[in-house]
Amino acid sequence: MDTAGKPPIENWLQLPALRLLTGIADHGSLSAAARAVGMAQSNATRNLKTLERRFGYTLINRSSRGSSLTQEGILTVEWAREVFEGIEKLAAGAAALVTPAGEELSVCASMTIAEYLLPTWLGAFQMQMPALRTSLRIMNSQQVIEVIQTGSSPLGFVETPEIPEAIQSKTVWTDRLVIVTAVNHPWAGRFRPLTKAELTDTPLIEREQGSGTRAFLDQTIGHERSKPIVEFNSNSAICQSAIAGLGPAVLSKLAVESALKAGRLVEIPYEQDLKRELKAIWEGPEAPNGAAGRFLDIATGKAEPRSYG
Amino acid sequence: MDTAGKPPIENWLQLPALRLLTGIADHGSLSAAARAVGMAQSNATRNLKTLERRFGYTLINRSSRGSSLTQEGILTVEWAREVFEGIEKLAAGAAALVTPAGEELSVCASMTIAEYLLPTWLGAFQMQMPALRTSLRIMNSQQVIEVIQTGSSPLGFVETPEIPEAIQSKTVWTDRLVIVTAVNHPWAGRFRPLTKAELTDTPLIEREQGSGTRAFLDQTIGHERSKPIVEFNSNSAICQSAIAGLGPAVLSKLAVESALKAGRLVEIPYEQDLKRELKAIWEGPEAPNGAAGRFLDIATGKAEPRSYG
DNA sequence: GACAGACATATCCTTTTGATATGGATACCG
DNA sequence: CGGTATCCATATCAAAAGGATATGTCTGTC
Repeated sequence: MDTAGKPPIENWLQLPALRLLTGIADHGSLSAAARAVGMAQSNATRNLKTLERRFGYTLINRSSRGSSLTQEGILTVEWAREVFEGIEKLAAGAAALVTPAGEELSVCASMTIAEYLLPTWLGAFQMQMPALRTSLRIMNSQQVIEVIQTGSSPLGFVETPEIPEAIQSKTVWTDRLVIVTAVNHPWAGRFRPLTKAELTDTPLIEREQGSGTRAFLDQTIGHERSKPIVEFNSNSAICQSAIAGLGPAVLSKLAVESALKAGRLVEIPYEQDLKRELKAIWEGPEAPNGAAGRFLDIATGKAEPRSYG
Repeated sequence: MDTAGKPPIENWLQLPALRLLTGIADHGSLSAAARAVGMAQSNATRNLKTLERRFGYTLINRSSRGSSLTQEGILTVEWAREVFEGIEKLAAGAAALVTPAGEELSVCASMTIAEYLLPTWLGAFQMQMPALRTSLRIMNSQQVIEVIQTGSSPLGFVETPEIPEAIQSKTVWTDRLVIVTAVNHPWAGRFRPLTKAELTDTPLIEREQGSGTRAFLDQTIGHERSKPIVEFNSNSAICQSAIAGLGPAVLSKLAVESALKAGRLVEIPYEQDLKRELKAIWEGPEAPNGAAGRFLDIATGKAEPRSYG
């Protein structure tokens, strides 16, 4: 019987131990997994044992000629893989954020795109061209356009609908702004779409001035509307507040997707489809060549002209 | 200048430090974040500093009256949040897997559902009813049906189309089997849908006999087809092999979604829509009541009759 | 029956972490 | 202005965790 209460998982979960576990799934034995992650077999045994003790169930069936996962182990491995997917995106993004120093490809992007789409692309790109250092500069859509115009970056990603003539663009994602509230909000569960009047009459939790999301909202439902309840400069701060019941928010579907899935937020139907195109932009008549071209392929190829929801 | 090469991120990334970072985003200061995660402020300073050193860029602007995230910090926080989402799913799943001991709700499910859908539901359920211990038993669809029939579990989730008359069911997800290959496979990039003949003539990487996926495949495209290249009892083992180029595989869209997004696998069009319903099942004329009922609400409510792709 | 591969255990030493104390900087308040 | 609170940085020491190495047991193989 545990006497311990419930220490939060992130206080004891060791990523190397988790990796070891997925390694066992991939290589069929504890030793092989240990070799794969560069850990001494004896320490691997120790790590895995504490992992099992902390999870509270047996992960692998040990035998003197290899180890196989238990049913629980298989499940745990699958869940662990999702964790590592997140971590790899984080790693890919972080690697691109380090202060540029002779990198071969520099892309710039606005926040929403950098948050939700770029890490995947960066990961895929890194896999295709492992030798290439890619750097990511983050700025608002207007600044991205300027950077592209001055030619100091070959490829940019923006969420603004207005793109100068001289600049080429291609849609990489069809995003939607959605209205969300906490599950206990009066709007939650309504079937009749919200009208523009209702929306403009209600104070919202909003992104700051200058953000692409805010600009799009200003443009589509107009400037003359209630003052925001509060403004934040990050999507997830808004999510948190909305979940906490501070009020309704209008956010990119990309930003609220997971909260919707987890049932922490509810999407409110709206009379209008707040669609917006997220675009790759570059200068000049030709499609970008070389590394930038490959990157563009990944961004457009993966995102197919398919909307997220 | 780093002399160090490239230690894999999971070898140095500390989850407490990451949590600290998201805490700064949420609470506005390093101290507050440290308090929130139960860490001494001094250690928080130390942890965050090593985190910054390892990422290679500055995460927060320190000031003597609070700290705010840098642009890079904001992005990093967002990416970190996705990591924690994965971890929370892992934690929710793991908590339900510990050997049942007087739990209040026991659900049983087949693999695919347990892998991809249940953790989210468990997380949401746990949030609604924090006091309730939920346990999860994992078995194949046939066994789930038996358990429901004998009444030893009030709620089950299956992927089998055949459900006995006496048992009530409700679709919680519309899944699709998709044919996938590595990006360099001859099938990759073809527009003309694969025909049934082509598919049955080609050896595949398959799930083991008795799995829901295999049964569905046997049923829809028939038993008379090429022997599998190899069989695995886990979806991701198949994914890995397919990515490695061992051959084509037919898997739940749920299982390959992320590999597709990351461009590691390609979906091959097929002449037939391999749709299958994932269903919640229970016994008796009435919908389950109490905890099981709430759980069912979550599973059906969140999954809306909407397909994943 | 020697051998190899796989897992467990024990030990030692280094590194990391937790806890505590302290100091400088800035803002607020009477 | 002095008192006080908040925030962040640094230093220090004991405790815990982690890496390295050696050795033992079991079990198939040749």
